[in-house]
Amino acid sequence: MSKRPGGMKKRLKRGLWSPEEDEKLMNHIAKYGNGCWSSVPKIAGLERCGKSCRLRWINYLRPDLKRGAFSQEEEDLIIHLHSILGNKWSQIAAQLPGRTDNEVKNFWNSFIKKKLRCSDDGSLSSLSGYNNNQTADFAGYLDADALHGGVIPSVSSSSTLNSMAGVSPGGAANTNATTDELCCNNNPSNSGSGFESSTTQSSSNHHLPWLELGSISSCAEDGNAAGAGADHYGAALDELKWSDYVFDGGYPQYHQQGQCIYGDSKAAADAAAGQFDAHGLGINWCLN
DNA sequence: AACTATTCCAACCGCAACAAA
DNA sequence: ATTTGTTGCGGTTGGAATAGT
Repeated sequence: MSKRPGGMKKRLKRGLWSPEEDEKLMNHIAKYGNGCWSSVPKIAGLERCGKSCRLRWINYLRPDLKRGAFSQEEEDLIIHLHSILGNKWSQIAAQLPGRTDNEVKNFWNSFIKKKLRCSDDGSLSSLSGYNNNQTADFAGYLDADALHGGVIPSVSSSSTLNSMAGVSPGGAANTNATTDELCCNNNPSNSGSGFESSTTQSSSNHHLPWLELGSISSCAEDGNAAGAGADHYGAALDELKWSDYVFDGGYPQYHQQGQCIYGDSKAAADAAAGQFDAHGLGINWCLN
């Protein structure tokens, strides 16, 4: 496909990006936008393929990226969306402002590993609520949503952004059981093996109905929890109405929590913001 | 302190879909 | 209609960081 003019094979650099390369790419996008990636390396003076440049921008340099650990709300939403969408990381990430598909995917993979460690025999059985029969689950959950008159999440719709953002800490804080309580984390110090909720916000009490999912419960020290959890899952979904989270005023919270890798470097943010609308996110999470 | 194992994340790869020629 | 080039996505890997012994 990608033949080089003149047949000259230019050795492209691979591996981690240096700060200088990042700067070149940032400068290029600030100047020209992120239109044609194949031409970016040449114009920007980078010895990378366009694909690599694009990935670097999307996964790391975008000014709207929210760095750091996933919040409890994000974690919960990923779990829920994955139960609906399966491994559609880009679609899941689209519901998480400031997060990339790669980030979500990595989170999920480590999450799965934790689940496996939690299960006694290391089998996948405890994951049945998520990975098995996804097609059937998908249809079933959509139907459930429809029956409840809820808003079926559409990946591209702006309302889903709002709905996601509407999962506000305040709105969800009333759920009694926390992930930690459900998941082998009865010891506050979390010194035991097994599931840890997100590494940095374990003290959060912000939880949602779908937390009481089977596989999560399977981590509980109580051996009966796994079986009960499967039932919980369906029940929790019955409780869920997307419309409950739409236009809930949750957006500002995410806005405030948003972090920018460039910190207060408004110049960098200004330079790139407004030139892209990656993943349908027209919001610059950095500018604040 | 040194070594080993594990975890996490950034980046790469291959493929499919789409657009332009 | 076909070919060629580009973009986007999901799976996988490599290696740095961290934890454990």
